[in-house]
Amino acid sequence: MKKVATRFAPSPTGPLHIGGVRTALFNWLYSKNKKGSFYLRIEDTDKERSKDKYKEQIVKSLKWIGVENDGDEYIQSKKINDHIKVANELLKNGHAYKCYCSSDEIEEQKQRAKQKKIPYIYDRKWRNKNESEAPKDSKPTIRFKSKINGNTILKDLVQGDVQIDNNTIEDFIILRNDGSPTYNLSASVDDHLMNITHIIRGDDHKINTFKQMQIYIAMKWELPSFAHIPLIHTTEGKKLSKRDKASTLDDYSKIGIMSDALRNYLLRLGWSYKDKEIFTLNESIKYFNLEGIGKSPSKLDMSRILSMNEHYIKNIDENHLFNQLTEYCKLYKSEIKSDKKEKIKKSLPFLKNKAKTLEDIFNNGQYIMVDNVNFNQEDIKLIDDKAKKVISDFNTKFSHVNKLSKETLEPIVNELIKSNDTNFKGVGQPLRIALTGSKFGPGIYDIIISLGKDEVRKRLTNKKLS
RNA sequence: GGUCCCUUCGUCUAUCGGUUAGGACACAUGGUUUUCAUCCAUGAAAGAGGGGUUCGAUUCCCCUAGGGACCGCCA
Repeated sequence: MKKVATRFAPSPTGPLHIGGVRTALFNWLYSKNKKGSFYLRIEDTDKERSKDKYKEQIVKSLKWIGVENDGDEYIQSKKINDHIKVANELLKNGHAYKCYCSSDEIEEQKQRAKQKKIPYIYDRKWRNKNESEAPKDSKPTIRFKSKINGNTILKDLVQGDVQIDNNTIEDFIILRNDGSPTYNLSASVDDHLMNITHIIRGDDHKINTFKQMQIYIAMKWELPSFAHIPLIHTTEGKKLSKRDKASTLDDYSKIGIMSDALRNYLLRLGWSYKDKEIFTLNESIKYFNLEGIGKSPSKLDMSRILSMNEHYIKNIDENHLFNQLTEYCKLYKSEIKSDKKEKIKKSLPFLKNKAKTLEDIFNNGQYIMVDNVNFNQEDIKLIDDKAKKVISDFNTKFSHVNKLSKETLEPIVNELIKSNDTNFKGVGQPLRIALTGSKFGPGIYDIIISLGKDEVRKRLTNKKLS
C-alpha cells in the first residue's frame, strides 16, 4: 500500500472561509488517521488576484484550527515549467491540440448558445484542422483532446459511482495563448508530482475531476482516489462564499469562539461517528473516516457553534482557558492589567459559568478589570436612600471581616436583611450595583471575594452612591 | 437550458430490510437558585410525494416534486 498523502489547495485570492477550513480539516484528519502526510499547496497562478496577505491569512487560519501541513508549503507558481512540460508532452502524443480561435470568437459562440438556450460547449473546431490553416499572427491556446464517445465512471469515496457521458466534457484549455497553464493542468500535474493518493475536496470540483482524470489517463499516471464532500450552505441554503458574513475564522475568533470548539463543530458538520458529539483532537484523528461523511449539504448553525464553545469553556482546563482569555482580550479587547490577572484567574470558575464565549467572560469579568466602576444608567437609579443605608451598614460590618468567604459574609448579609426588614434582594442588589455597576452579575459573595477587601471598601464608599 | 448531486424533527445527525425512528443544539414546561445564568427533569418535534421489489420498507429500484453544484484563456 502506498503511503496516504492528502493536500489542501486553496488559491490566495480571498480570505479562507470556514468551508475551506473544513475541507482542510478533513484532509488533514484523513491523512493523520492513515499515518500519512498532509500538504498545503498554494495555487497562486492567477497573478492578478493572488495576494500575499491572503496566503498569510490562509496559513494563519489553518494553524489556528490546528491543521498543520507536513513539509513546506508548495507554491504552485514555482512549478509552472513542469506543467508546461506536460502540456507539450500531451501535444506531442496527440492528446492535445492547438486552437486558434480568438477569445472574441469563443465569446460570440457562448452568447449564441445562451440566446438559443442550449448549453455551450467548445465546438472542437481545431481538433482536426490542419495547422497550415492557422491564421497568421495569432497565438493558439492548447486544448486537451477529451474523449467524445463512451462514458466515464468516477468511483467517488463519498458519493459512490458517478457516471458521466464523455461528450459533456469539452476540449478544455490547458495552456492559455500566453503560454501559461490553466487550473486543471496545473492541479493534476502537481497532484501527481506530489504523490497525492486521496483528493478530498468540495463537491463543486466534480466536473474538474472528470477533466483531471483524463489528463492522468493520457499521461499513464496512476489515478488517485477522489472524495467529493458536500458543500456547506448558508442558512439560505446557498453555497457559502467569501462574501458571506461570518464566514472567516476571524469572524468567529473575534466574538470569542475558541479554536477547539470550532474545530469540533466543523468536524461534526457533515460527518458523524455514531452518537458522539465531543471529540478531542486525538479522538478526531482516531475516529475520522470517509464513510462517516454525509451526502447532503449542511447548513451553518450559529447556536450550535455557540453551545459547542460553551461546552469547551466549561470543560477545558482552567489554566488553558485563562491563557485563551488573556490572548483574546489582548487581540480583540484590551489587555488585562497585570495586577488584575490573578483576580480574574481565581474568578474563572464562576465567570465562565454564564459564558458561551470568551467575550462573555470578558464582559462578566469587566468589573474586576476596571479601576473604576462603570454604572449602568438604569441600574444606578435603583440606589435609593434605603439602598444607601444597606451599603453603608454593610461597609461598617464588613470592615471587621478579615477572611473573605461565604461563611464569613453570609452572616452579615443575613443580619442586614433582618435589621433593614427586607429580603435577600434588598441587600444583594444594592451591593451588586455598588460593586459592579449592574444589577446582573455573579453571586454577591463571589463578587466580594473576587474583588478583595480593599477594593470592596473603596467601591462601597464611592461618592456616586451617596 | 444541459450535466451531475442531494432529500430523516427548525438545525446537525443515528439507523446500514424488522426500532415505541435514537442522540445533540435550539425551543417549551417544571424544579434548584440571591439577580442573570448554570444545573436537573419532562415535553413537543422528522422519514418530500407516488409507484414498485419484499412476508416486511426510512432503508433497495423507478418516477415526480423540491433544493443544490457546475457550465471561465478563475482556481
